Amino acid sequence: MSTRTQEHERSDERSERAREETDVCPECGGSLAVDAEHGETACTECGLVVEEDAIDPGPEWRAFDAAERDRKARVGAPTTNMMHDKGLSSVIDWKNEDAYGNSLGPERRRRMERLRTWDERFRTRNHRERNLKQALGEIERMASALDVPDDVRETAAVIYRRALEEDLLPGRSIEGISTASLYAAIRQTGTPRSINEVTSVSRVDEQEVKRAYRYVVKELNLEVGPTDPERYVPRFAGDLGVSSEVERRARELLDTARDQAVHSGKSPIGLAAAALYAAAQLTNESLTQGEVSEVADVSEVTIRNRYQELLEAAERAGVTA
DNA sequence: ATGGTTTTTACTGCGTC
DNA sequence: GACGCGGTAAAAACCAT
Repeated sequence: MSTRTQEHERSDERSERAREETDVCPECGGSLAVDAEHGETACTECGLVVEEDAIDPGPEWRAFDAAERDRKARVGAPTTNMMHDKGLSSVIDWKNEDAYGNSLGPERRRRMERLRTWDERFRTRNHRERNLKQALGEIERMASALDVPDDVRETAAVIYRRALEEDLLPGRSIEGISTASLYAAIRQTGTPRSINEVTSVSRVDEQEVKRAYRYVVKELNLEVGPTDPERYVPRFAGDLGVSSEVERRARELLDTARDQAVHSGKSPIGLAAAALYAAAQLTNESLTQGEVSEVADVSEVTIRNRYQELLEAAERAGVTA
């Protein structure tokens, strides 16, 4: 997916640039023409080559709708930020065998040794790539443990790359920044995972995760808003085993609460937990504060405070509506 | 660092099963 | 008596300044 959009952007840029600056020869004022065979733009008068390699790297075919594009686009692994080289490199096998499994003669063997050496040098040439390799592995591990969707992993990888490019790493641990990147991605995508959950799968302690997170957000000017409480509802509801009716009403409560700005400053998790508790009360479904507190990982006191507010807000809305 | 806000911890009293 | 619930006070954590 990303491959295709990137390619389109690039080809658009190219053709635009070509259109803009190639009408008149800067040397003699004669007209310019594109020599398609050599990919050059040259003056018809004096022969001056204005632009070399003006070959459009975009697709050589045209498509007039999405289905046709899908048919014409050629296959291949999409590049991904989750692999340190975007998944583009191939690897030379370590075995001294050819593709058919026959063992190699001594001279071929030596050549293979050298190829391997260079291959290795190329792939993990410097600190950065090795660093990236480890970090992305770490992100992938944590993301799997947390069961977050792919777009979150991709976002985390992008954030980490930026952190690396902006030299945010020196002095901090790879694990710390990896975890921070993942959590930042979670926040940016509004994925319902608390910082506690993230730290629980990280190799570094809570303190460092938080410090690294603040640092990364600040230095990269990341924009992170609070997560929508409703996004926690399905998960908590599932863990609690409540009816879908309760889940629905919990959502309603959160909606009306948001309309009345009861939201701001309060933790989304506490809100979601309280909404479920309140909804269960309204539906006469048995659900204790203790149970909710358990699955949502918030104190019962918080649930008490929040659910009162939610019910008040609902009442106000109910009266006026 | 500081101050304001929110959450947590710990404790208490009340009603019910 | 244990349990669920509600309230309170003080400590801790959080956030913007």
